[in-house]
Amino acid sequence: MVKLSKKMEYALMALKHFAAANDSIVTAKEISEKYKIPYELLSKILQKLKKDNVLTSIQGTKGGYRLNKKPEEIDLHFLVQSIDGDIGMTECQCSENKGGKCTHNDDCSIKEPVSQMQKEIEELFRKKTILDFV
Amino acid sequence: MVKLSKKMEYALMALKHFAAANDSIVTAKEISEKYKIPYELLSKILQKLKKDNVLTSIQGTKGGYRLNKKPEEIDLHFLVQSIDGDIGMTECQCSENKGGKCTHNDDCSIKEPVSQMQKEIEELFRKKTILDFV
DNA sequence: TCAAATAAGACTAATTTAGTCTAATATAAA
DNA sequence: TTTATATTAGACTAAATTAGTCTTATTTGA
Repeated sequence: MVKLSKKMEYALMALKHFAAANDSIVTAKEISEKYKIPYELLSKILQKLKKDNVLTSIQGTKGGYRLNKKPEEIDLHFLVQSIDGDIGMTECQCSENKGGKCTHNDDCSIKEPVSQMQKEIEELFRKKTILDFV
Repeated sequence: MVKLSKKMEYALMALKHFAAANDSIVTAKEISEKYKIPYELLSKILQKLKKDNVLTSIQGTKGGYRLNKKPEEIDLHFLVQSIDGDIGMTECQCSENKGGKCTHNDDCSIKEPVSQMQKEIEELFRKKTILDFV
């Protein structure tokens, strides 16, 4: 029904950690070891979060990552988009599917109610922030 | 983020059709052809719905399926459980995972907020019924 | 110069989801 | 009683998605 990807789980765990670390620099390795998250996978997640300005990074020795936003400014809808990409409830809802074409018959017309649900769930995700996880 | 499985899409399309058919008998073949849904796949979906008393079936020639509940009595949480099985947002939330053990460190503690979200989304799904799709 | 970190992308493995194939059973009607 | 048309059932295969690994480059403080 509704399932967070492992990546999202990892991102939430990491961001919770960053939020608790209170602006001090934390490395991917530390988080990877503490929560037993595969290092390379976590690295890529943190890199994405950096690209989307959720984190800032410092390269080289003594480097690492740090929060670039307040926990309450990081909402889950944004995170899901950043990490998993924008996924709609059905193909019809997908932003990739520009034409909005239904793979089935146009008669299917479950589009509107599904679209409505989609909105409600998005709203729910938008209201949740990292602050709710600290 | 939130994605309906194809099976759920098919189930919704079919149930909408049954609801519109107003107690007349409809065959799997008819629905399969009208909405271009693979016949065998649809058949199994309808069989599951029958097992869970959403539909009744009549075997043999002139057989088919018919709604066994009012559209407003068929909610989406029930449907998802019937068709996809009970899936939680993360492993921790899964009903299969009786112990509630986290695969990561117990420190991860994103459990509670995720569990809260899970409840909210379940509530949303429970409030939606086939009536919203007619 | 070296060690420890981020950055990036290709690749593989595992899991889940979707769809197919085969065969049995039921029943109305010719 | 045979036939055509349905549901029922379960094993199997294919496709797609997700998770994880491997390799290499770059940055930078000591």
